[in-house]
Amino acid sequence: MRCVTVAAMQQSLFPDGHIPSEQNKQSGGGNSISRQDLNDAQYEAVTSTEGPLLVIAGAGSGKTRTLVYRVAHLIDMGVAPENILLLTFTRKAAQEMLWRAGLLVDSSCQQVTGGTFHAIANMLLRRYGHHLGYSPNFTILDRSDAEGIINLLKSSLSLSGAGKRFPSKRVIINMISKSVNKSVPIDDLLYDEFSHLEEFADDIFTLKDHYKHFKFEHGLMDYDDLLVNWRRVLQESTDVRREVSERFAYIMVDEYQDTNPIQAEIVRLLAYNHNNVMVVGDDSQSIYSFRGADFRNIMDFPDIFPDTKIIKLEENYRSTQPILSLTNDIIARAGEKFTKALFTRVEGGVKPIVYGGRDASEESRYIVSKIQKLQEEGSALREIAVLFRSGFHSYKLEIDLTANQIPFEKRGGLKLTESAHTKDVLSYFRVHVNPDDNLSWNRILLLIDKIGPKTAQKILGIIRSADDPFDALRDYPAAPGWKQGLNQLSELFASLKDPGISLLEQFEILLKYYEPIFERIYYDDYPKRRKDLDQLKTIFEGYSDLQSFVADTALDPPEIETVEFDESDRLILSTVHSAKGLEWDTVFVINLADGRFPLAHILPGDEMEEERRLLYVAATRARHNLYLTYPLEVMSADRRFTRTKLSPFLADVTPGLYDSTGTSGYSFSTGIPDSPIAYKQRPVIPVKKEKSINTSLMQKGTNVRHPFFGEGQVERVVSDKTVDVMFDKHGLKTLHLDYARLEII
DNA sequence: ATCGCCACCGTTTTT
DNA sequence: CGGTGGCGAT
Repeated sequence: MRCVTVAAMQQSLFPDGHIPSEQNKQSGGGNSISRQDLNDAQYEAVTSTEGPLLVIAGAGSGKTRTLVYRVAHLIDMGVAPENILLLTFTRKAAQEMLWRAGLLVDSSCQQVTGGTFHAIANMLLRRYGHHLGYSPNFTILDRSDAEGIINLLKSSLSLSGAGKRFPSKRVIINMISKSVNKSVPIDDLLYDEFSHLEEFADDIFTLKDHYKHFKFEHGLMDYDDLLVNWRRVLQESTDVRREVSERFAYIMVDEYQDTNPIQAEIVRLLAYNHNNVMVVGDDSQSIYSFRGADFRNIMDFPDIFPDTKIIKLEENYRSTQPILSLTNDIIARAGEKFTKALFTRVEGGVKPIVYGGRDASEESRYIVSKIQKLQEEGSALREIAVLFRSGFHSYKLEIDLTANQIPFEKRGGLKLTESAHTKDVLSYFRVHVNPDDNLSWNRILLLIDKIGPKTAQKILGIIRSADDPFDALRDYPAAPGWKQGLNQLSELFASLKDPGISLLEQFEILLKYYEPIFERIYYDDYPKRRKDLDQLKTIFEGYSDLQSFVADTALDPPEIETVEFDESDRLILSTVHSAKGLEWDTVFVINLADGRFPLAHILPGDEMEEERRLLYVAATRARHNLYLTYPLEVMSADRRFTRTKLSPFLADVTPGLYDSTGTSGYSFSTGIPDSPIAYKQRPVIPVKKEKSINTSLMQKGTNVRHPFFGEGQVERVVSDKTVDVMFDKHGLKTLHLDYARLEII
């Protein structure tokens, strides 16, 4: 049996173990970086057991391999695997890295700890969160929890003062819903909506405080809280900081350009004892700014960790020269960046092909026929990928692929823990483990027929004030319509409490109760959903106590061990974001029409720059064949067809770097001068010129006042119009002076 | 007042 | 597909 470390396996965080022998390690095959790929100084830096290290590398240049190489090397030097912490972008990436490093170890489960920042935060906060007063039973919110939160909030939110005037309760509820769904901090939303209403600033603070306390009291954390609280624990408890820093003597971070300032701070705090940090990243592949990622973290790294050794990798091992020439040309037109001219020794290759179809159907047909041709030529489907900007861009293609019996796997869909039925099952267990989990109570009460939000609220009110919630549930004066449903729920918990039954029996008992509900609620598609429940059961079987099962599934379920390498030969459909770090022989990037990629509502400036990098990431996934396709007609929101043209990113490219093809009769190569803007008109941003000032009057330390954030000091002048300000009450904000009414005081 | 069902609309990206 | 709003039933 093989073990892979994933952060979710909480019980193995601090295992006793031994160092794996050389023979336990598998070679990463042709993917291993070799001594020859690095010059002497680079090799020395990568294999040194000391000091901070920054690897800046282009797409396909082996940055992850370099990181893995160092992990393997450290272990060879006698560093115990459990003293190494790998922070990666997705958990899958962590597993893949460990696999490559040969750190899959037989039965002993000697492990390198690895995972996402959030997964590690989840794990460590449950262990150390009591330093901030957090119970180890906290719940992590995802977008499907908004409804439940609001139901809880409605009963607790009295909104005295704030609610009677503007903003209305309705507006507030909507805003909190948006905050949870989009994972946007409530501060930012309040600021966006109400910064013009200075007289309500106090009300908004009250509301914000209320929401913060509400989350704390209910043990709820959204994704941001997870990081913020984890940083606080490290900042405020020297004991924890020392213990963790000693435990993780080597810290590795992949895709560092996608970290946000909080994550960068966490890295610094984690390494407080030793500075043994290696980060790897590429500023040209920074595509997560919407989530707060800032590629300046890479630039700032050497300042935060003095004596950083910097390694620049400029050779590309992935793509042929024609593909590289095109991708280099695309990224060369970007604004701020480290300049890296990538070159390759991979010889030959064909030029990328740009295809314009009449509409989405024709585009889709072209792709299907190309895929069929590639198959005939002997390509495996798993070596082909279709990438797109947004999830729904592939709908048409999915239909055509199904019709042509081409199997495919769509990446970036709903995760197991996000699907409603999985959340249902987990909620019963959560309540069983922690009767104070009101969010889960709310959920399972709503599942009973004839109980809606209002009734659930009433029952919850009684349960919460009772000494024993389960007794209160049993004795609740139910109305005839749902009396039986409530009794059955009560009986369920009574049976689960029986100390004589095993964990697996508990699962069976629960399923027996849940089954009828399941079939009633998901009557149209429950056979499909049942597979997820089976999968959940398999995961459940790997646990010896309910507590760790609940903790581990709070964020993401541990993956079921697959004994064999995945043999299924399927085409990959993926958003560009989910394709990060992966590569295929043939890549199709579809829907490259103006308004689809970049999306219609993207504004010129930083957003547009990120779209460009996104295309760069997409196109650099290809090893040998790159197809860029677009429709000349798209269906807009009002279901009308409108003509469009090639994405400006491709229209700009130096001529000759790709071959054009497409439907005859359409002059796609010359562009369509008279085509109207297809979908939304770009909003005109009102610029308040009269009050705008510029940064020439400011420097670090200048005292400023903002109508919403209050007083603060300038932290950094970023450009002539933007400035970072540390506000006394609201922390660090980046402000644009054309929009923010900042006063110097 | 509350619940459940049906029809309709618009889709960024994700830990 | 998921969130929302209207409407009939209880």
